[in-house]
Order: sequence, then structure tokens, then C-alpha cells
Amino acid sequence: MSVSPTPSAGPATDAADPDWLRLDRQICFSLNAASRAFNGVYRVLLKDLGLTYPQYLVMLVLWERGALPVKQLGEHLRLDSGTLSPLLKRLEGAGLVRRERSASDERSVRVTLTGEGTALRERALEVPRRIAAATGADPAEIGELRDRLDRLTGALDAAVRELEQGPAAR
Amino acid sequence: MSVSPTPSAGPATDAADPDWLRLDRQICFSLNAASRAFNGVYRVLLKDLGLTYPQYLVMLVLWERGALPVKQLGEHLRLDSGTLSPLLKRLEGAGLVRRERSASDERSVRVTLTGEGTALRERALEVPRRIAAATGADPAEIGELRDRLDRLTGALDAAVRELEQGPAAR
DNA sequence: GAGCTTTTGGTTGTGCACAATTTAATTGTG
DNA sequence: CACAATTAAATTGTGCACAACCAAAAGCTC
Repeated sequence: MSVSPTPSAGPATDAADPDWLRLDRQICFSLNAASRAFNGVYRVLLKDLGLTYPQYLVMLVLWERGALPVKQLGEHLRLDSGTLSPLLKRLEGAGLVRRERSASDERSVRVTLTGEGTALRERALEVPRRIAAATGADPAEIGELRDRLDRLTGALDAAVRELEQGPAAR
Repeated sequence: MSVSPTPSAGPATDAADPDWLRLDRQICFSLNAASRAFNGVYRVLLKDLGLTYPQYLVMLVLWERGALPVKQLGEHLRLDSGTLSPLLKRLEGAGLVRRERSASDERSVRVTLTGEGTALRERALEVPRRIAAATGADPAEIGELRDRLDRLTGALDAAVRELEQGPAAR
């Protein structure tokens, strides 16, 4: 591969080269740190709105798409019911959404914005600008980073599918 | 800015332009998704070792630096005792580390690798290579992404500090 | 229509992140 | 020495992520 050989040590055990573990840590670690740092900024900015960051994501989808069943909400956000069910109950408890069984399909639960939930959008409008300011990067750079992350996510998801069902061959 | 104006609607309220919320969602959302996708790959690769991803990070630090007090472990990983204490107890329960009060400073708890914990390193050596393969990117691209994320994290952390103590002025 | 599979949500349990509080040991100051 | 302030961990409580499992409702097939 195109991995540059370690210029320093290790003639003896190439596989035990500590650099492998260090390099790796920095990749995954950097992403983890960035994710949590982002979370920290959102935590501060959303405190006034009474929302957590995942709750904000749910509200964004509802503001953009209107009422949705839980299933579709989960598809937009890549979250399953184990995460969404309690989250939506808290949003309902806060008076921002209603959850009501569909009449046509009793299995489906439709999530609808209340008046209060719709009104909250006004106060959320300035959040993106403040986030952009916090990143200290211009929109073009942010866009490039986003594309790169999306490609990475696609590759990682594909790798997981391959790892899980590839070797076992079902 | 380079944000393309919405071709469709909204002449009335510029501040209510839905694009702001959409664009924003994609930045934070992409990072969140990438972080969780990475977590998914690690989950699969680390299952054999009996480690979760944060536990793996702790082990990486210990393999690299040797025994450390909880405080320093937390500084390396940006994690506090609320996260580390139960995590370390689980690692101790798995027989990978020991936790012992320092003799010189009874407040401090020193985390030490057991023989089993040290031995586990051998089996972890192949993880980075498999992660790199899963990303589908060459090391140079990964390195660039890492630098970008680190810069982003720095800017976000600075923004949080400013938001929290700047306005209030202590 | 009886019986099977699929779909949709919910529940439970484990583990992590983080804020807030608590305890014990140490340090600093009079 | 007494006493306040600081420090290191632990604990508690809330919320999210995800796996595993369950239940009810549709949809199918014969």
C-alpha cells in the first residue's frame, strides 16, 4: 500500500510498530473529539430553546417536512425506535409535538408539530449562523468537509455490511 | 456568500429562508452520522476483543503511555471521571487493568495494565489496518481530514468558552 | 378464513457523555 | 495547629445510541 514505512525504528517486529496504533488513534479520536465539540456548542446554543442536539435534529426534520410517522423520521436521521421513542415522548411532554396513531394503519404513529413546536422555529433560525461562526470556517470549506464526511460515512457503512454478512455469507 | 439563493419560494422573510436550517443540518448531521458510522465499524472489529470503542481508546493510551492516574487519562481523552470511573471498573472487571490508590497521594487512583491487558495489545494491532481499509481512503487523505477536524475542534472549543464566560463576563 | 411473514413501535438492558453534587485528601494561610 | 480552599475520584441523574426482544396490526398464501 501507499503507507509510508516508518522512518524510525522497528526492524524486528514490523507488525508491532507502535505507530500503527498511534496513527489510528488520531483518526478515530479526532472524529470523536470533533463530534463531541460540536455537541458542546449546540448544547450551549440550544439551552435557551430547551432542546438537546438530537431533539433539535428531529425538530429540523419536522419543520422541513411537516408531520411524519416515526419510521420515516428515523430514516431521515438514521435513528431507530429505541432512540426515537423516548426522545419523542420527551418532546411531547415539552408540548412541542403530538404523537397520534394513524387511523388507516394502527401500527403507525404520526408525529405532528403543535403550535408551540411550530413557533419554536422562529427562535431556532439564528442557530445555524451562530454555529457557522463558531466553526471559524467559511461556507465553502464547511461544504467540502461535509462532502468528505458523507463519503466517509458511506464507505464505513458499506464496510460494516460487508464485515457482518460478508464473511458469514448468511 | 456562496449559498445559492432558494430558487423557489420566500421573497417575504429573508431570515426565515429554510435553506439556513437545511444547510446547517447537513453540517452537524454529517459529522454526527460519520461519528456513528465509525463507531459501528469499531463495534464490529472490537467485538472479538471484548472492548467497546471508548474502552479501546483507554487501552490505546495505556499501551502507549503505561500506567496513569485517572486524571491524566481523562486529559488525554478529554473525558471526565463521570465517564471514566464506571468504564474503568468494567475494564477492571474484565481483568484488563488494576486500579490502586497512590501511596503518595491518597486521592489519586493509578490505572495499571494487567498481564492480560498488556497481552491484548497483540490482538489489537490489526485493528487500525482494518479501520483504514474500511474508510476506503488513502493515508494522506485521512491525515488531511484529521487535521481539518482537529482545527474544527479547536475552533469549536474556543467558541464554547467564549459563549459561556464571554457574555456573562464572570 | 387459518396460518405464516412482514412491518411498525415499544420496551429492556448496557454503555457512553456530561452536569452537578459529594467525599476525602492535600495544600495554603493565619 | 486550626481552618479555608483546592484537588482527585466517585456518585447521581438525565439523555442518547444501539442491540435484542416483544406485541399488535397488515398483508399473503393456500
